Amino acid sequence: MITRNPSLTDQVKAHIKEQIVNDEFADGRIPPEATLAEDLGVSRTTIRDALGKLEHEGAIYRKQGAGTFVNQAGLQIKSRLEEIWSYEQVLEDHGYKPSVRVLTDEIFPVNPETAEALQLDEGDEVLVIEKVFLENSTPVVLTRNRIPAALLLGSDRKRKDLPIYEYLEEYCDRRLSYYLSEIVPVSLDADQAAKLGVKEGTLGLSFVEVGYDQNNEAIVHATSYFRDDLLRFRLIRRRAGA
Amino acid sequence: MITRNPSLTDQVKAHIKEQIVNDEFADGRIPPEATLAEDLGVSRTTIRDALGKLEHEGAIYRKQGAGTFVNQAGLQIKSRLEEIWSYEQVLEDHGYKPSVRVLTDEIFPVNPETAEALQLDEGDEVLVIEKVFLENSTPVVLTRNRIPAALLLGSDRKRKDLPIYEYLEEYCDRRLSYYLSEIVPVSLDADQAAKLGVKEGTLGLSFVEVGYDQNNEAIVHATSYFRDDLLRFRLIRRRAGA
DNA sequence: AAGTGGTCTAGACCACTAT
DNA sequence: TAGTGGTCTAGACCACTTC
Repeated sequence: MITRNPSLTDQVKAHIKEQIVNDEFADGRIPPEATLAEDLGVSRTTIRDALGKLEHEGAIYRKQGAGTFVNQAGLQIKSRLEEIWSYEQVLEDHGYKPSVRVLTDEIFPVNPETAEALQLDEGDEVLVIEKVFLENSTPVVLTRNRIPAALLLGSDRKRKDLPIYEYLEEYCDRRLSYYLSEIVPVSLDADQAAKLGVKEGTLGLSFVEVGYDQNNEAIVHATSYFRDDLLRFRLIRRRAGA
Repeated sequence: MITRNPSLTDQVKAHIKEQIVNDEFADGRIPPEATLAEDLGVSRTTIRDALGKLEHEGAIYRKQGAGTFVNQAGLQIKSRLEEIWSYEQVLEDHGYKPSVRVLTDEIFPVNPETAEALQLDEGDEVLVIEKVFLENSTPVVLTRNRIPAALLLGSDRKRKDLPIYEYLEEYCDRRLSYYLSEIVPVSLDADQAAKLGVKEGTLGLSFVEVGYDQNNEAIVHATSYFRDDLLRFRLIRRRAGA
Protein backbone atom coordinates (compact mmCIF):
# COMPACT_ATOMS: atom_id res chain seq x y z
CA MET A 1 0.00 0.00 0.00
CA ILE A 2 1.44 3.33 -1.05
CA THR A 3 0.90 6.31 1.24
CA ARG A 4 2.67 9.53 2.10
CA ASN A 5 4.53 9.64 5.35
CA PRO A 6 6.74 7.83 5.64
CA SER A 7 7.90 9.24 2.34
CA LEU A 8 7.98 7.10 -0.76
CA THR A 9 11.75 7.26 -0.65
CA ASP A 10 11.85 5.89 2.89
CA GLN A 11 9.41 3.13 2.01
CA VAL A 12 11.53 2.16 -0.96
CA LYS A 13 14.65 2.31 1.20
CA ALA A 14 13.09 0.05 3.85
CA HIS A 15 11.86 -2.36 1.19
CA ILE A 16 15.26 -2.73 -0.42
CA LYS A 17 17.00 -2.91 2.95
CA GLU A 18 14.74 -5.78 3.93
CA GLN A 19 15.58 -7.68 0.76
CA ILE A 20 19.25 -7.08 1.46
CA VAL A 21 19.19 -8.46 4.99
CA ASN A 22 17.09 -11.42 3.79
CA ASP A 23 19.79 -12.04 1.20
CA GLU A 24 17.30 -11.98 -1.65
CA PHE A 25 19.70 -10.59 -4.20
CA ALA A 26 21.71 -13.22 -6.06
CA ASP A 27 25.45 -12.53 -6.02
CA GLY A 28 24.81 -9.46 -3.88
CA ARG A 29 23.82 -7.63 -7.03
CA ILE A 30 20.97 -5.15 -6.75
CA PRO A 31 18.79 -4.68 -9.86
CA PRO A 32 19.35 -1.66 -12.12
CA GLU A 33 17.70 1.57 -11.01
CA ALA A 34 15.42 1.60 -14.04
CA THR A 35 14.17 -1.90 -13.23
CA LEU A 36 13.55 -1.05 -9.59
CA ALA A 37 11.66 2.07 -10.63
CA GLU A 38 9.40 0.12 -12.95
CA ASP A 39 8.86 -2.78 -10.54
CA LEU A 40 7.99 -0.51 -7.63
CA GLY A 41 6.02 1.95 -9.72
CA VAL A 42 8.00 5.03 -8.74
CA SER A 43 10.33 7.37 -10.54
CA ARG A 44 13.99 6.71 -10.89
CA THR A 45 14.69 9.79 -8.77
CA THR A 46 12.91 8.21 -5.83
CA ILE A 47 14.89 5.00 -6.30
CA ARG A 48 18.11 6.97 -6.47
CA ASP A 49 17.34 8.89 -3.28
CA ALA A 50 16.64 5.62 -1.47
CA LEU A 51 19.80 3.96 -2.80
CA GLY A 52 21.76 7.08 -1.92
CA LYS A 53 20.74 6.76 1.71
CA LEU A 54 21.56 3.06 1.77
CA GLU A 55 24.94 3.80 0.25
CA HIS A 56 25.58 6.51 2.81
CA GLU A 57 24.92 4.16 5.70
CA GLY A 58 27.17 1.54 4.18
CA ALA A 59 24.57 -1.07 3.21
CA ILE A 60 25.39 -0.93 -0.50
CA TYR A 61 28.00 0.47 -2.85
CA ARG A 62 27.66 1.65 -6.42
CA LYS A 63 30.01 1.51 -9.37
CA GLN A 64 29.26 3.80 -12.23
CA GLY A 65 28.71 1.84 -15.38
CA ALA A 66 28.73 -1.49 -13.55
CA GLY A 67 25.90 -1.71 -11.04
CA THR A 68 24.84 -1.56 -7.42
CA PHE A 69 25.95 -4.17 -4.89
CA VAL A 70 25.38 -5.28 -1.33
CA ASN A 71 28.19 -4.21 1.02
CA GLN A 72 28.66 -7.10 3.41
CA ALA A 73 31.36 -5.33 5.43
CA GLY A 74 29.23 -2.26 5.94
CA LEU A 75 26.25 -4.30 7.06
CA GLN A 76 28.23 -5.54 10.06
CA ILE A 77 28.29 -2.12 11.71
CA LYS A 78 26.03 -2.07 14.72
CA SER A 79 26.38 1.47 16.05
CA ARG A 80 27.07 4.17 13.51
CA LEU A 81 28.53 7.08 15.38
CA GLU A 82 26.86 9.76 13.27
CA GLU A 83 23.44 8.36 13.94
CA ILE A 84 23.41 7.43 17.59
CA TRP A 85 20.42 8.84 19.33
CA SER A 86 19.20 6.60 22.12
CA TYR A 87 21.73 4.58 24.11
CA GLU A 88 19.07 2.02 24.91
CA GLN A 89 18.75 1.46 21.17
CA VAL A 90 22.51 1.15 20.84
CA LEU A 91 22.64 -1.50 23.55
CA GLU A 92 19.76 -3.38 21.97
CA ASP A 93 21.57 -3.34 18.63
CA HIS A 94 24.50 -4.98 20.40
CA GLY A 95 22.21 -7.75 21.56
CA TYR A 96 21.93 -6.50 25.12
CA LYS A 97 18.81 -6.08 27.24
CA PRO A 98 19.16 -2.48 28.31
CA SER A 99 17.81 -0.72 31.36
CA VAL A 100 18.17 2.81 32.69
CA ARG A 101 18.76 4.19 36.14
CA VAL A 102 18.32 7.88 36.93
CA LEU A 103 21.00 9.04 39.36
CA THR A 104 20.34 12.77 39.46
CA ASP A 105 17.41 14.97 38.46
CA GLU A 106 17.84 18.38 40.03
CA ILE A 107 18.12 22.03 39.21
CA PHE A 108 21.49 23.65 39.87
CA PRO A 109 23.19 26.97 39.10
CA VAL A 110 24.98 26.64 35.78
CA ASN A 111 28.70 25.99 35.74
CA PRO A 112 30.96 28.04 33.44
CA GLU A 113 31.50 25.29 30.90
CA THR A 114 27.80 24.66 30.39
CA ALA A 115 27.05 28.38 30.42
CA GLU A 116 29.36 28.86 27.48
CA ALA A 117 28.03 25.85 25.60
CA LEU A 118 24.42 26.93 26.01
CA GLN A 119 24.99 30.69 25.87
CA LEU A 120 23.67 31.21 29.38
CA ASP A 121 24.58 33.87 31.90
CA GLU A 122 26.29 33.31 35.20
CA GLY A 123 23.57 32.68 37.77
CA ASP A 124 21.14 31.02 35.33
CA GLU A 125 19.91 27.60 36.32
CA VAL A 126 19.99 24.26 34.54
CA LEU A 127 18.26 20.96 35.08
CA VAL A 128 20.88 18.25 35.44
CA ILE A 129 19.85 14.71 34.60
CA GLU A 130 22.40 11.98 35.21
CA LYS A 131 21.64 8.47 34.04
CA VAL A 132 23.34 5.11 33.77
CA PHE A 133 22.50 2.61 31.04
CA LEU A 134 22.99 -1.00 32.01
CA GLU A 135 22.93 -4.33 30.27
CA ASN A 136 21.54 -6.73 32.83
CA SER A 137 23.14 -5.25 35.92
CA THR A 138 26.37 -4.08 34.28
CA PRO A 139 26.74 -0.33 33.71
CA VAL A 140 27.89 0.51 30.19
CA VAL A 141 27.14 4.19 29.63
CA LEU A 142 27.03 7.15 31.99
CA THR A 143 25.40 10.37 30.76
CA ARG A 144 24.94 13.82 32.20
CA ASN A 145 22.52 16.15 30.42
CA ARG A 146 22.07 19.81 31.26
CA ILE A 147 18.99 21.67 30.08
CA PRO A 148 18.37 25.38 30.72
CA ALA A 149 15.74 25.63 33.45
CA ALA A 150 14.11 28.44 31.46
CA LEU A 151 13.08 25.93 28.80
CA LEU A 152 11.03 23.77 31.17
CA LEU A 153 7.30 24.22 30.63
CA GLY A 154 5.72 22.61 33.71
CA SER A 155 6.81 21.07 36.94
CA ASP A 156 5.28 17.60 36.47
CA ARG A 157 8.24 16.01 34.77
CA LYS A 158 7.60 12.43 35.68
CA ARG A 159 9.36 10.46 32.98
CA LYS A 160 12.93 11.26 33.90
CA ASP A 161 14.12 8.05 32.28
CA LEU A 162 13.03 9.05 28.78
CA PRO A 163 15.72 9.39 26.14
CA ILE A 164 16.79 13.01 26.34
CA TYR A 165 15.40 13.94 22.93
CA GLU A 166 11.99 12.63 23.93
CA TYR A 167 12.26 14.41 27.26
CA LEU A 168 12.94 17.67 25.44
CA GLU A 169 9.91 17.20 23.22
CA GLU A 170 7.67 16.19 26.09
CA TYR A 171 8.60 18.78 28.69
CA CYS A 172 10.17 21.62 26.69
CA ASP A 173 8.36 21.34 23.36
CA ARG A 174 11.71 21.49 21.59
CA ARG A 175 12.80 19.09 18.92
CA LEU A 176 16.44 18.07 19.05
CA SER A 177 17.83 18.43 15.55
CA TYR A 178 21.50 17.51 15.83
CA TYR A 179 24.47 17.24 18.16
CA LEU A 180 27.81 18.86 17.68
CA SER A 181 30.10 16.35 19.35
CA GLU A 182 33.70 16.14 20.44
CA ILE A 183 35.35 12.81 21.09
CA VAL A 184 37.66 12.66 24.08
CA PRO A 185 39.61 9.74 25.58
CA VAL A 186 39.46 9.83 29.37
CA SER A 187 40.81 8.24 32.47
CA LEU A 188 37.70 7.81 34.62
CA ASP A 189 37.77 9.65 37.92
CA ALA A 190 36.65 8.09 41.21
CA ASP A 191 33.04 9.21 40.87
CA GLN A 192 32.62 8.19 37.23
CA ALA A 193 34.39 4.89 37.79
CA ALA A 194 32.15 4.04 40.72
CA LYS A 195 29.03 4.76 38.69
CA LEU A 196 30.31 2.60 35.82
CA GLY A 197 31.43 -0.16 38.15
CA VAL A 198 35.11 -0.07 37.23
CA LYS A 199 38.34 0.91 38.92
CA GLU A 200 39.36 4.54 39.13
CA GLY A 201 41.70 5.40 36.29
CA THR A 202 40.14 2.93 33.86
CA LEU A 203 40.42 4.01 30.24
CA GLY A 204 37.20 5.13 28.61
CA LEU A 205 35.78 7.06 25.71
CA SER A 206 33.63 10.13 26.19
CA PHE A 207 31.52 12.52 24.15
CA VAL A 208 31.22 16.18 25.01
CA GLU A 209 28.41 17.61 22.98
CA VAL A 210 25.90 20.35 22.46
CA GLY A 211 22.44 19.61 21.08
CA TYR A 212 20.59 22.10 18.88
CA ASP A 213 16.95 22.46 17.91
CA GLN A 214 15.49 23.37 14.52
CA ASN A 215 16.10 27.06 15.13
CA ASN A 216 19.73 26.25 15.77
CA GLU A 217 19.43 27.16 19.42
CA ALA A 218 21.61 25.22 21.84
CA ILE A 219 19.22 23.39 24.15
CA VAL A 220 21.26 20.68 25.84
CA HIS A 221 24.82 20.17 27.00
CA ALA A 222 25.67 16.49 27.30
CA THR A 223 28.64 14.54 28.55
CA SER A 224 28.74 10.77 28.12
CA TYR A 225 31.21 8.13 29.27
CA PHE A 226 31.47 4.64 27.81
CA ARG A 227 32.91 1.37 28.99
CA ASP A 228 35.31 0.78 26.15
CA ASP A 229 35.46 -2.92 26.94
CA LEU A 230 31.72 -3.28 26.35
CA LEU A 231 30.92 -0.80 23.62
CA ARG A 232 32.86 0.18 20.51
CA PHE A 233 31.89 2.88 18.07
CA ARG A 234 32.36 2.62 14.37
CA LEU A 235 31.91 4.97 11.49
CA ILE A 236 32.42 5.23 7.77
CA ARG A 237 34.88 7.85 6.62
CA ARG A 238 34.56 9.06 3.06
CA ARG A 239 36.42 11.39 0.81
CA ALA A 240 35.44 14.99 1.53
CA GLY A 241 32.86 16.37 -0.86
CA ALA A 242 31.61 12.96 -1.98
CA MET B 1 32.33 30.08 -16.70
CA ILE B 2 30.16 27.01 -16.60
CA THR B 3 31.75 23.69 -17.43
CA ARG B 4 31.28 20.04 -16.54
CA ASN B 5 33.64 18.59 -14.01
CA PRO B 6 33.56 19.71 -11.38
CA SER B 7 29.84 19.10 -11.54
CA LEU B 8 27.42 21.97 -11.65
CA THR B 9 26.28 20.99 -8.17
CA ASP B 10 29.81 21.25 -6.78
CA GLN B 11 30.37 24.58 -8.48
CA VAL B 12 27.14 25.90 -6.99
CA LYS B 13 28.12 24.51 -3.61
CA ALA B 14 31.54 26.17 -3.73
CA HIS B 15 29.99 29.43 -4.86
CA ILE B 16 27.49 29.53 -2.01
CA LYS B 17 30.10 28.38 0.52
CA GLU B 18 32.34 31.25 -0.52
CA GLN B 19 29.55 33.76 -0.01
CA ILE B 20 28.90 32.24 3.40
CA VAL B 21 32.47 32.53 4.64
CA ASN B 22 32.68 36.05 3.24
CA ASP B 23 29.55 36.83 5.23
CA GLU B 24 27.70 38.13 2.19
CA PHE B 25 24.27 37.07 3.37
CA ALA B 26 22.48 39.63 5.52
CA ASP B 27 21.15 38.19 8.78
CA GLY B 28 22.65 34.84 7.86
CA ARG B 29 19.69 34.24 5.61
CA ILE B 30 20.35 32.44 2.36
CA PRO B 31 18.09 33.32 -0.61
CA PRO B 32 15.19 31.04 -1.52
CA GLU B 33 16.04 28.05 -3.69
CA ALA B 34 13.96 29.37 -6.59
CA THR B 35 15.85 32.66 -6.52
CA LEU B 36 19.24 30.96 -6.40
CA ALA B 37 18.21 28.74 -9.30
CA GLU B 38 17.23 31.70 -11.43
CA ASP B 39 20.23 33.83 -10.49
CA LEU B 40 22.72 31.08 -11.20
CA GLY B 41 20.89 29.78 -14.25
CA VAL B 42 20.50 26.20 -13.06
CA SER B 43 17.58 24.06 -12.04
CA ARG B 44 16.24 23.99 -8.53
CA THR B 45 17.33 20.35 -8.25
CA THR B 46 20.95 21.37 -8.70
CA ILE B 47 20.56 24.09 -6.08
CA ARG B 48 18.95 21.62 -3.69
CA ASP B 49 21.73 19.07 -4.15
CA ALA B 50 24.31 21.74 -3.39
CA LEU B 51 22.43 23.03 -0.33
CA GLY B 52 21.96 19.45 0.84
CA LYS B 53 25.72 18.92 0.89
CA LEU B 54 26.28 22.18 2.73
CA GLU B 55 23.62 21.24 5.25
CA HIS B 56 25.22 17.84 5.72
CA GLU B 57 28.58 19.33 6.52
CA GLY B 58 27.02 21.74 8.97
CA ALA B 59 27.53 25.00 7.06
CA ILE B 60 23.81 25.77 6.82
CA TYR B 61 20.50 24.59 8.22
CA ARG B 62 17.06 24.59 6.67
CA LYS B 63 13.63 25.08 8.14
CA GLN B 64 10.76 23.91 6.03
CA GLY B 65 8.43 26.77 5.29
CA ALA B 66 10.82 29.34 6.72
CA GLY B 67 14.08 29.42 4.82
CA THR B 68 17.74 28.47 4.72
CA PHE B 69 20.24 29.95 7.14
CA VAL B 70 23.97 30.08 7.85
CA ASN B 71 25.01 27.81 10.74
CA GLN B 72 27.66 29.74 12.62
CA ALA B 73 28.27 26.94 15.13
CA GLY B 74 28.77 24.36 12.38
CA LEU B 75 31.21 26.59 10.53
CA GLN B 76 33.59 26.46 13.49
CA ILE B 77 34.35 22.78 13.04
CA LYS B 78 37.86 22.31 11.74
CA SER B 79 38.22 18.54 11.40
CA ARG B 80 35.08 16.65 10.57
CA LEU B 81 35.70 13.05 11.55
CA GLU B 82 33.72 11.53 8.68
CA GLU B 83 35.74 13.40 6.11
CA ILE B 84 39.30 13.22 7.31
CA TRP B 85 41.59 12.04 4.61
CA SER B 86 45.04 13.55 4.87
CA TYR B 87 46.49 14.30 8.29
CA GLU B 88 48.65 17.02 6.81
CA GLN B 89 45.45 18.72 5.74
CA VAL B 90 43.98 18.29 9.21
CA LEU B 91 46.99 19.92 10.81
CA GLU B 92 46.88 22.76 8.32
CA ASP B 93 43.21 23.30 9.11
CA HIS B 94 44.21 23.69 12.74
CA GLY B 95 46.63 26.41 11.76
CA TYR B 96 49.73 24.25 12.06
CA LYS B 97 52.60 23.95 9.62
CA PRO B 98 52.71 20.19 9.15
CA SER B 99 55.58 17.97 8.15
CA VAL B 100 55.93 14.21 7.76
CA ARG B 101 58.65 11.79 8.78
CA VAL B 102 58.70 8.23 7.47
CA LEU B 103 59.81 5.83 10.21
CA THR B 104 59.32 2.50 8.50
CA ASP B 105 58.89 1.41 4.89
CA GLU B 106 59.49 -2.31 4.67
CA ILE B 107 57.85 -5.54 3.61
CA PHE B 108 57.03 -7.98 6.39
CA PRO B 109 55.06 -11.21 6.76
CA VAL B 110 51.49 -10.34 7.65
CA ASN B 111 50.38 -10.55 11.28
CA PRO B 112 47.10 -12.29 12.17
CA GLU B 113 45.13 -9.11 12.82
CA THR B 114 46.01 -7.55 9.48
CA ALA B 115 45.49 -10.86 7.69
CA GLU B 116 41.94 -10.95 8.91
CA ALA B 117 41.27 -7.30 8.11
CA LEU B 118 42.60 -7.62 4.57
CA GLN B 119 41.50 -11.21 3.93
CA LEU B 120 45.05 -12.42 3.46
CA ASP B 121 46.52 -15.84 4.13
CA GLU B 122 49.14 -16.65 6.70
CA GLY B 123 52.51 -16.20 5.05
CA ASP B 124 51.39 -13.42 2.70
CA GLU B 125 53.43 -10.25 2.85
CA VAL B 126 52.48 -6.66 3.47
CA LEU B 127 54.22 -3.35 3.01
CA VAL B 128 54.28 -1.53 6.32
CA ILE B 129 54.61 2.24 6.24
CA GLU B 130 54.91 4.02 9.54
CA LYS B 131 54.82 7.79 9.61
CA VAL B 132 54.74 10.62 12.12
CA PHE B 133 53.05 13.93 11.38
CA LEU B 134 54.54 16.90 13.16
CA GLU B 135 53.69 20.52 13.66
CA ASN B 136 57.02 22.31 13.76
CA SER B 137 59.00 19.67 15.59
CA THR B 138 56.19 18.34 17.78
CA PRO B 139 54.75 14.94 16.83
CA VAL B 140 50.95 14.94 16.74
CA VAL B 141 49.88 11.87 14.80
CA LEU B 142 51.46 8.43 14.43
CA THR B 143 50.16 6.16 11.65
CA ARG B 144 50.93 2.64 10.55
CA ASN B 145 49.56 1.53 7.18
CA ARG B 146 49.71 -2.02 5.88
CA ILE B 147 49.24 -2.71 2.18
CA PRO B 148 49.24 -6.22 0.67
CA ALA B 149 52.54 -6.67 -1.13
CA ALA B 150 50.64 -8.35 -3.96
CA LEU B 151 49.06 -5.01 -4.84
CA LEU B 152 52.37 -3.24 -5.47
CA LEU B 153 53.00 -2.67 -9.16
CA GLY B 154 56.67 -1.72 -9.34
CA SER B 155 59.64 -1.46 -7.05
CA ASP B 156 60.46 2.22 -7.55
CA ARG B 157 58.26 3.56 -4.81
CA LYS B 158 60.08 6.79 -4.09
CA ARG B 159 57.42 9.00 -2.56
CA LYS B 160 56.94 7.17 0.72
CA ASP B 161 55.73 10.36 2.36
CA LEU B 162 52.65 10.71 0.15
CA PRO B 163 49.26 10.57 1.85
CA ILE B 164 48.33 6.92 1.81
CA TYR B 165 45.45 7.35 -0.61
CA GLU B 166 47.76 9.02 -3.10
CA TYR B 167 50.35 6.35 -2.54
CA LEU B 168 47.77 3.69 -3.35
CA GLU B 169 46.81 5.46 -6.56
CA GLU B 170 50.39 6.05 -7.59
CA TYR B 171 51.93 2.66 -6.85
CA CYS B 172 48.99 0.26 -6.76
CA ASP B 173 46.57 1.90 -9.21
CA ARG B 174 43.82 1.53 -6.63
CA ARG B 175 41.51 4.31 -5.59
CA LEU B 176 40.66 4.41 -1.91
CA SER B 177 36.91 4.78 -1.63
CA TYR B 178 36.17 4.75 2.09
CA TYR B 179 37.40 3.68 5.51
CA LEU B 180 35.52 1.58 7.98
CA SER B 181 36.84 2.92 11.26
CA GLU B 182 36.73 2.01 14.91
CA ILE B 183 37.50 4.56 17.59
CA VAL B 184 39.53 3.32 20.53
CA PRO B 185 40.88 5.16 23.57
CA VAL B 186 44.41 4.00 24.38
CA SER B 187 47.14 4.27 26.90
CA LEU B 188 50.23 4.72 24.73
CA ASP B 189 52.85 2.01 25.09
CA ALA B 190 56.58 2.75 25.36
CA ASP B 191 57.20 2.57 21.62
CA GLN B 192 54.21 4.70 20.62
CA ALA B 193 54.86 7.21 23.38
CA ALA B 194 58.46 7.62 22.31
CA LYS B 195 57.47 8.24 18.71
CA LEU B 196 54.89 10.81 19.80
CA GLY B 197 57.26 12.45 22.25
CA VAL B 198 55.19 11.83 25.37
CA LYS B 199 55.47 9.72 28.49
CA GLU B 200 54.56 6.05 28.39
CA GLY B 201 50.98 5.58 29.55
CA THR B 202 49.78 8.94 28.22
CA LEU B 203 46.15 8.93 27.22
CA GLY B 204 45.45 9.07 23.50
CA LEU B 205 42.83 8.43 20.88
CA SER B 206 43.33 5.91 18.12
CA PHE B 207 41.63 4.76 14.94
CA VAL B 208 41.73 1.16 13.79
CA GLU B 209 40.48 1.06 10.26
CA VAL B 210 40.25 -0.79 7.00
CA GLY B 211 40.25 1.05 3.68
CA TYR B 212 38.31 -0.22 0.67
CA ASP B 213 38.53 0.53 -3.04
CA GLN B 214 35.68 0.98 -5.52
CA ASN B 215 35.27 -2.76 -5.88
CA ASN B 216 34.84 -2.98 -2.13
CA GLU B 217 38.12 -4.83 -1.76
CA ALA B 218 40.04 -4.21 1.44
CA ILE B 219 43.33 -2.64 0.37
CA VAL B 220 44.79 -1.06 3.49
CA HIS B 221 44.81 -1.70 7.22
CA ALA B 222 45.58 1.44 9.18
CA THR B 223 46.19 2.24 12.82
CA SER B 224 46.57 5.84 13.92
CA TYR B 225 47.38 7.41 17.27
CA PHE B 226 46.71 11.01 18.19
CA ARG B 227 48.03 13.40 20.78
CA ASP B 228 44.73 14.25 22.43
CA ASP B 229 46.21 17.42 23.89
CA LEU B 230 46.98 18.77 20.41
CA LEU B 231 44.19 17.42 18.22
CA ARG B 232 40.49 17.02 18.89
CA PHE B 233 37.98 15.45 16.57
CA ARG B 234 34.47 16.68 16.11
CA LEU B 235 31.46 15.42 14.25
CA ILE B 236 27.82 16.20 13.69
CA ARG B 237 25.39 13.57 14.90
CA ARG B 238 21.97 13.56 13.34
CA ARG B 239 18.79 11.65 13.79
CA ALA B 240 19.00 8.27 12.05
CA GLY B 241 17.33 8.17 8.66
CA ALA B 242 17.40 11.92 8.19
C1' DA C 1 27.87 -1.72 -28.64
C1' DA C 2 24.90 -2.37 -24.79
C1' DG C 3 23.91 -1.53 -20.20
C1' DT C 4 24.38 0.95 -15.89
C1' DG C 5 24.95 4.66 -12.68
C1' DG C 6 25.75 10.12 -12.61
C1' DT C 7 24.03 14.72 -13.64
C1' DC C 8 20.66 17.94 -14.86
C1' DT C 9 16.23 19.97 -16.39
C1' DA C 10 11.33 21.71 -15.91
C1' DG C 11 7.49 21.39 -13.65
C1' DA C 12 3.85 19.78 -10.25
C1' DC C 13 2.04 19.48 -5.81
C1' DC C 14 2.50 19.06 -0.67
C1' DA C 15 3.76 20.55 4.23
C1' DC C 16 5.04 23.93 7.02
C1' DT C 17 6.10 28.81 8.71
C1' DA C 18 5.29 33.39 9.06
C1' DT C 19 2.24 37.39 9.22
C1' DT D 1 -2.64 33.69 2.67
C1' DA D 2 1.84 34.08 0.68
C1' DG D 3 6.25 32.24 0.69
C1' DT D 4 9.52 28.62 1.50
C1' DG D 5 11.49 24.13 1.73
C1' DG D 6 10.21 18.83 0.88
C1' DT D 7 8.82 15.21 -2.29
C1' DC D 8 8.06 13.26 -6.65
C1' DT D 9 7.63 12.76 -11.68
C1' DA D 10 9.26 12.02 -16.64
C1' DG D 11 12.65 12.48 -19.49
C1' DA D 12 17.27 13.78 -21.55
C1' DC D 13 22.03 13.16 -22.00
C1' DC D 14 26.68 11.95 -20.16
C1' DA D 15 30.50 8.87 -18.21
C1' DC D 16 31.96 4.63 -17.32
C1' DT D 17 32.21 -0.57 -17.28
C1' DT D 18 31.73 -4.72 -19.46
C1' DC D 19 31.70 -7.77 -23.24
